[in-house]
Amino acid sequence: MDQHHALECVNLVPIFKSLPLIQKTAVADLVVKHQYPKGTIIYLAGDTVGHFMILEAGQIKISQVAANGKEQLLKVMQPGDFDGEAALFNGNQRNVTATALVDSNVCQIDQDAFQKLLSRSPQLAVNLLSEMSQQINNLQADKTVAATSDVTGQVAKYLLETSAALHETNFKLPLKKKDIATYLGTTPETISRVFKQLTTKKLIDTTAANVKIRDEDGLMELV
Amino acid sequence: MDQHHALECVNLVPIFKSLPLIQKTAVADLVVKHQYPKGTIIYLAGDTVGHFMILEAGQIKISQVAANGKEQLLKVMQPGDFDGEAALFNGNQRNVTATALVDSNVCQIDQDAFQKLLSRSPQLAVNLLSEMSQQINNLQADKTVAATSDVTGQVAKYLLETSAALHETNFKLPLKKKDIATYLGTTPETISRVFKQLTTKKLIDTTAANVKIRDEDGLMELV
DNA sequence: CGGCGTGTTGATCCGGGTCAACTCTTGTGG
DNA sequence: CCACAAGAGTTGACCCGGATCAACACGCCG
Repeated sequence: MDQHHALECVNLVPIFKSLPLIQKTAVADLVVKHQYPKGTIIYLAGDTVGHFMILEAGQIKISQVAANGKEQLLKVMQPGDFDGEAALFNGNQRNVTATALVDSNVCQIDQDAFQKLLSRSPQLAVNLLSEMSQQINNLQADKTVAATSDVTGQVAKYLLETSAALHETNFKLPLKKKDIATYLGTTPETISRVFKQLTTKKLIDTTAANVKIRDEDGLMELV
Repeated sequence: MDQHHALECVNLVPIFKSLPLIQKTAVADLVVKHQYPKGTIIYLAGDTVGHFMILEAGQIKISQVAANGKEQLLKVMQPGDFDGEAALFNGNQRNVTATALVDSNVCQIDQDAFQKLLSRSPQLAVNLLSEMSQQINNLQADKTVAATSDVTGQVAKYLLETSAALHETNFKLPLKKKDIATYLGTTPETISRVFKQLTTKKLIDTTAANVKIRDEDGLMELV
């Protein structure tokens, strides 16, 4: 019935987009749409895996809770992002928690159906491998930066990456500073001080949640 | 000619091992063997990607150098481990450096051949996806622990994981303490102090490079 | 207009990095 | 097989980045 809309959802995602139309339609047939109001917990770490999830509209927080109760923000999904791939092949347990930050529409594909699809479409499997490679590279780079540079460097890296992702040097922060702190494993106070310091050094300008990068090379040297 | 040996190499690796014999033989046909003496740099970050690599014998260090010159140890490959998958799909550039820590034998598969193989064998692709999922999960867990607990917690996690990997509660550390420090993003001095403190708390016993875990639960509480 | 979440700023404290001296291993050559 | 050098590990003293605690300044929503 909403075949049409499902295809739109599939087209949002790079790993599906490059597939031949016939395969895209096959994917779209597997899609079930869901809506989650702001604040909904979509799944919890420990849940048995259910499905591969594409975010069509909204924002979803992916996080992990450490043994000591502290929350670690792993990423904030934007429309077109997907999640669930890492859990699909592992012990069938979710290891992260997904929460809708605002009202969100997602397209879900049942895990068994998705796995069958993968076995039939080498192209899709290769696309997914490519995407996961990228994730591994990013996580490794994060690890290196976290271990070798100070908070200023991590904030600089975050600003450069955000700017690159948005294709803007003058942009509105997609996350609250509080969340940036959780993402980088630091505190809001420190974020506030670092922003101030970067502004003093004329590397950025900030007004409320807006940031303008004034000296990209300068920031890169801090990483 | 060394078809026989190549197959042995292929059988070392879980993602290949479960393939039907015919496919394993196909993989083995693509294998080229190399030997690297201790200290050899097998490839450097920035090199164009060449091949997928399986370690048959020896030890290979995978690391990244941060902008400030500090080295981050990402993993130390043991026989049966493989590497190169993450680079194969990304910009064709290695982002890490591989160094032979001791004389090492590796089996290499040319990247083009490997990609073709993947397109033809969905089973292999799925196996590789599974392996990469695991890596992503581990990296995320590392990130969470790094951001939320102190060095003592990280050392505890490292000891528990090492013990689990070796299936022993009484084992010889596979890495020098200096390298454990680089791996965890800390210093040898701190590692030394943490080991001492864990010993005092009767959570472990240590003699030279040997560690005996005395209180697994106690260690888990520190993570 | 009042209240609550977010952000800022200051004061204080502590984990762990750095520097330095020393000891213990390990490996190499005579 | 020993001797000695070079690296690995340990211990202590010191210091600094950033977490914590606390008070205060803004929005924004009901």
